[in-house]
Amino acid sequence: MPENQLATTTPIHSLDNKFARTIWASMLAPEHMQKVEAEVMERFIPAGAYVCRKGDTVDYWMGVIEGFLKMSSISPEGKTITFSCMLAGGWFGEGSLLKTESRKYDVVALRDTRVAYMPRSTFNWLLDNSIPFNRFLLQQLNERLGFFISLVEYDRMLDIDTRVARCLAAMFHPYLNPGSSMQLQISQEEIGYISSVSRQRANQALQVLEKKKLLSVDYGGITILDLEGLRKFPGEPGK
DNA sequence: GCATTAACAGCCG
DNA sequence: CGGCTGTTAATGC
Repeated sequence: MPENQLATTTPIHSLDNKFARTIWASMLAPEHMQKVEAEVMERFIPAGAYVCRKGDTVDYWMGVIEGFLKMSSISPEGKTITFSCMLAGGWFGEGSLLKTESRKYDVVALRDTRVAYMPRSTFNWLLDNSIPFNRFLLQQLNERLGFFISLVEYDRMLDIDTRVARCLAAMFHPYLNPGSSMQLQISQEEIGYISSVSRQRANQALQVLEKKKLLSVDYGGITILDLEGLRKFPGEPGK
């Protein structure tokens, strides 16, 4: 890890509560939350650095306190394949934690990011002791399942503008990434990776979506204007 | 036709 | 300067 970047990067000022944007934290009993706060560690990951790599052993459930991560891997041909993105309030890795298997993808910070690490022991303790926590996890798994089913669907039948629209809508999913602001710094190349299209085609799709007033394209980023509209794009035919 | 890669000029931080 | 954007040209399925 390039530690010299830690000193030069402006620190993200701490929120008084690192779980402010986390849904499950607001569901827990206060005494359970005390234990969590005592046992969860936080780490700063500078933009471009790996949080973890495919094949790593999985000892933590991880969450984004602030910043922006992508889950991806490199194909045998050397192409980058992005599966999903995590923004503030998003937690991930429960699949491998529950199955006790190695990490199935790389996780890379696309911007400076504060990551929370919950030890496996705490995670298991919550499973044993907190019904709200189980309920949250069940719903998260269900939301993810729906997301990946829609991925298969659009991979096979949707046009590219719609694909980009859905990928962006998924990134701002209110349950999986509840704390994200509607303004996000992300290059069009990364949007291409997420949607599995070329940068040039991603640019074209963004312009279409901007014309429909679903988002605005900023330099090096986008602002979501109509999340519901993105999810439903292209909407009624003939519009 | 439509998407992809390659290449390039222009812009921003 | 380095990274990102917006375009165009060449190539491929």
